[in-house]
Amino acid sequence: MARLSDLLLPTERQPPADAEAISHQLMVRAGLVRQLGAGLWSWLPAGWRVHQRVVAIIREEMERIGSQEVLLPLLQPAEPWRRTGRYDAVGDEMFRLADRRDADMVLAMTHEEAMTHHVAQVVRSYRDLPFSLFQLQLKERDEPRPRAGVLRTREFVMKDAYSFAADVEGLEEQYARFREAYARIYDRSGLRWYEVESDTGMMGGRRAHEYMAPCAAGEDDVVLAVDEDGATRYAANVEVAEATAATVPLPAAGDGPRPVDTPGTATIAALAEQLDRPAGTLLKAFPVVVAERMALVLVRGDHQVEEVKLARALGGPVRQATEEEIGAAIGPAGFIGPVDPATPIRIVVDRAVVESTAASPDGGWVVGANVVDRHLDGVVPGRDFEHEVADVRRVVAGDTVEGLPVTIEPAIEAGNIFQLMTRYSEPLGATFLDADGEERPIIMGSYGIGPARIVAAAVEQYHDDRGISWPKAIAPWDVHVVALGKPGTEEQEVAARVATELEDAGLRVVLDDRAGGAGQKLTDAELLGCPLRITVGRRSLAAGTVEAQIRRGQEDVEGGLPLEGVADAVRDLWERIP
RNA sequence: CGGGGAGUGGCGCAGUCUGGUAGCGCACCCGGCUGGGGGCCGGGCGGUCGCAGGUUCAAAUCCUGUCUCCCCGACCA
Repeated sequence: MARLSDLLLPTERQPPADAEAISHQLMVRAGLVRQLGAGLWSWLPAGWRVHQRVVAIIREEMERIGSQEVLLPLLQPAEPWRRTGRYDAVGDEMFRLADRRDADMVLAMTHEEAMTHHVAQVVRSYRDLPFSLFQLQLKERDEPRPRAGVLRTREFVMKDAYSFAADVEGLEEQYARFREAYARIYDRSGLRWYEVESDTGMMGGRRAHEYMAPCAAGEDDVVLAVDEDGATRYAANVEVAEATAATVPLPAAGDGPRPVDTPGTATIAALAEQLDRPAGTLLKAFPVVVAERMALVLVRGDHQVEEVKLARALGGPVRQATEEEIGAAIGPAGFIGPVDPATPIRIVVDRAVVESTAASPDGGWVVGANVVDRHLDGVVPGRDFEHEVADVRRVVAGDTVEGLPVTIEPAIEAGNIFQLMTRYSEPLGATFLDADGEERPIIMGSYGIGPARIVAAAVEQYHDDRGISWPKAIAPWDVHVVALGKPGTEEQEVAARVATELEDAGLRVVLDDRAGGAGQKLTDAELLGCPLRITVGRRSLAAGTVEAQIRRGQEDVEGGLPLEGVADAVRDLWERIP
């Protein structure tokens, strides 16, 4: 049993001045973690217990689906990273160093290369497949901006798993199993979470899902559609989300584009005001460069380009065009449009624009005229300029999916899964002979979880103005026994006895046997946030009872619990709480 | 990388503009009282003011350089 009289639990009354996120403040105040440098955090005893409980859940669920635990080096030769092309591709985010013989080394930011390397050496035949490996190992990333305590750090423990299959069906099967395991992990951790479709990003591959825990400190935005029964019907990262926008009624187009003078109105807001028209009836021109080619993207004035969707639609990394490029290829910045650009360019019109055009058969839009201080009114896509159509806008709250309006919530990405396909097996020569004796690359998947993010997300989701209230599956202790009075008193003796009984009944117990005052002990208990608090003081002792409080909601058990048989009563209470 | 802010005792801060022997609250140590929501009295410990250089009779304070940390944005397998 842990006793606060000798536990290193440095609680603080005030949060560190630079802590912004609630989880950052509370985790430091509760004595769970301490900072060593930017994005570098040490876990103190109570915090590490929480982390280890999350890890234990993850390990159990990995083993349940037959994944095998391994441990690979964090320090690695650069060679395999060169072979997959990531040595050059990832840039400054990877820590690089040289050993004493001046060989290039890296600190692993993930372990695809190393895992695939070993599997390439070992797997010969389709009979060896499928299988999966996982590890709990540090990852090192030179994040441009570490922040929010333990949420975005430069060094962190990750559970990373890799699946190896002979074909896509095998991958799909493994992928499905991991999805189930992930659902169990997040459910068991007690988090509110969503599985969302996500961008495959630089990992390449086919499908990807992210596991998002909604909370204020979230760095990502999640689009959600919930039906009348409260069931989630749609969940996607805003980077890839697709939804239907309400159409805007358009004014009549007329026979062709009409020039309008618009002095000094280089922004949509200024233009909407000057023309006295809703921004949604104007077209925003977004000039980009894809694969060294200029393209002009048009979205409704009240919409925004989502660059991740755009990159997917255009088939490659996208950057905004510079003012010089815009001037040379299209027209004066601020007044560019799809009609008569300086040079012929690719024009991409967002789907919502097409939908509104279709809904107002005679309607036209306002676009830049490619002349300073001038726009064109009554412009009709297709009639007045040629274009492609793609969904490239960012979904906004109120758009609909299956008729249901969507909301957008910030969320922490607590895990992700990818279908890697042959992104790593091919360059690293991880092949096998199939039943026909043909050599084929192994089909891979990768599956990551950051335990520290589960911890921080739990704090974000479950706290009140007094402190943390842990989900019981990951609390540092199940029961916090507060012994009022100073050491040597009856309450202290009884508290110690109760604590022992609870522990014998299978509960994890921390006993506050310190000499401090009641205020300090109760405040610390609330800060630390164990699901149950048993308070032993003179007041109730006289009645032969101890006090019990459920941390979440600070709900007191009426009349306390009888001292006689207290362990059974606490166990019953324990079963009832979330 | 762009913008903003901050480094003074364990935590939170004042002092810097206008140079003159470094202060407050909490925490900590000793003694006593108190003992159900951070209580009270008395006595203490602890800081080369991030670092380096410069100006000056004198630098936390002015100047130069540098390191570190935080926030917003960019970025983020």
